[in-house]
Amino acid sequence: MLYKLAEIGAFHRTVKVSTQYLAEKMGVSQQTASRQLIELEKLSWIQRNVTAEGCLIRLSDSGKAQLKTLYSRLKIIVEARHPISMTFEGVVFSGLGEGAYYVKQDGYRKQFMEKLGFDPFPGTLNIRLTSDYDMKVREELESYPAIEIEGFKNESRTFGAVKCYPILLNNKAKGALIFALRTHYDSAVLEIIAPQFLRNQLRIRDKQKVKIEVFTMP
Amino acid sequence: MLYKLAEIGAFHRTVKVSTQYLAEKMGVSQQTASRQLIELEKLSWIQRNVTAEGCLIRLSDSGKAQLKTLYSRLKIIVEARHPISMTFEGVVFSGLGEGAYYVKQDGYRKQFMEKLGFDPFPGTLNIRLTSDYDMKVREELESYPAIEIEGFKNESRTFGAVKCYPILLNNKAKGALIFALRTHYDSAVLEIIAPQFLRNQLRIRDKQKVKIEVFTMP
DNA sequence: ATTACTACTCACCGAGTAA
DNA sequence: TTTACTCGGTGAGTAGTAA
Repeated sequence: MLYKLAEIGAFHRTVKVSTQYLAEKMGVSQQTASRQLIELEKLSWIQRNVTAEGCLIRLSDSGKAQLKTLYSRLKIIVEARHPISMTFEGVVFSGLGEGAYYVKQDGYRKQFMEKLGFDPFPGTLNIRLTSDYDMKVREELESYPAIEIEGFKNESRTFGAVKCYPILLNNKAKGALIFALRTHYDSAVLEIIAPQFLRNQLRIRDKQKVKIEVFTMP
Repeated sequence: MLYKLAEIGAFHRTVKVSTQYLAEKMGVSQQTASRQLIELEKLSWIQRNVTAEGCLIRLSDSGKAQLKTLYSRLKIIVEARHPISMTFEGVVFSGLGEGAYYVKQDGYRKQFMEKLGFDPFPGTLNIRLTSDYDMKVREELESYPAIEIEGFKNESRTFGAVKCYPILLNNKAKGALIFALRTHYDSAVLEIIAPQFLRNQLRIRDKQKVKIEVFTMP
């Protein structure tokens, strides 16, 4: 309805329309059109002046804001080349603690702080994907642009490059999914880092099901 | 609904969702979400596969087209600097026939053909605006970009520049509204030219009410 | 001609529930 | 756990009509 009004010009200017005309445009009765105008006015989405020859209608700022919001959201969806986010489900399990060893390396830590915006808790949360669907999605995810963490050397050895994606765990906790680039782990396993100790923060235990929403880069 | 599905990623990929989850996102019951998915599938706006753990949903090409259409239309409305069209109402009256004299001038005719895409019938349809509202809108219209017809000279005299706007008369007949730039006519009068003789084409007589939809330039 | 009120109806929504 | 059926109540849309 708001959209139809905008379409006939009420977005930019005051337009004079009869409720009958609007009703035809919208495929409803004149009475319904009239009532809807009254409702839009109550929401203060339009300014409305009733005259003998029709209604003078103009979208208010909040009415315009409604359409602009819808427009921006559609723009993100329609114009994006790839999904904005992807959701996984899996169960938590305990690894061998080697994740902690890598995360603690200053060569990685500095880049995490700079590129992810947080100092990771020294340890990773391991998640095993439960369905074929999730594994397929994971493979698809790998083809989308990520935050790149460069490899480095210290006195004793070389550390490989890593890809990260920002994530939201169980719709609450921020963190990042990390993929080691060289070593090819089991594709059913996700490794998560976060500023906090997630097992405490979200009271997660082994074998518990969790939801991971992964955000790709624009 | 289609929009909500797109928002969770079904625009670009197949997503797995439960009807319960969708229902919460949309603020309706699980049953309604389920039924709406079935309806969207019937419209072939989505592809739908029901599994034991939820539905695999992806927008079909026609579903995407729906959102893309809405997006493009909103884009025109939201991003336009000025109204796309303005509508007038007025009554037809007979002028002194001087309109025909000007329209017949080759200096104008050539430009009309080139810039409006039609060879005008030698005569103008005069319309008198009936309400203050229409006259205000007419004044506003003058500030929006128009098709410019240049002035010229022939052996005997000078002809001034003219502004045109494409129009639709009574939602049917194409034509153009013309404004002489120099001479300042009565601002309650509109002069229309068209490829056909409008009085015959639309069976218009003097004192009859007509609707003029004027399109501004982007 | 308008707008918009009061009644009324019917389609849509959701509770219950089966599979 | 899921999805999705039936069914009954309710609110959005419409007809009639006043102003």
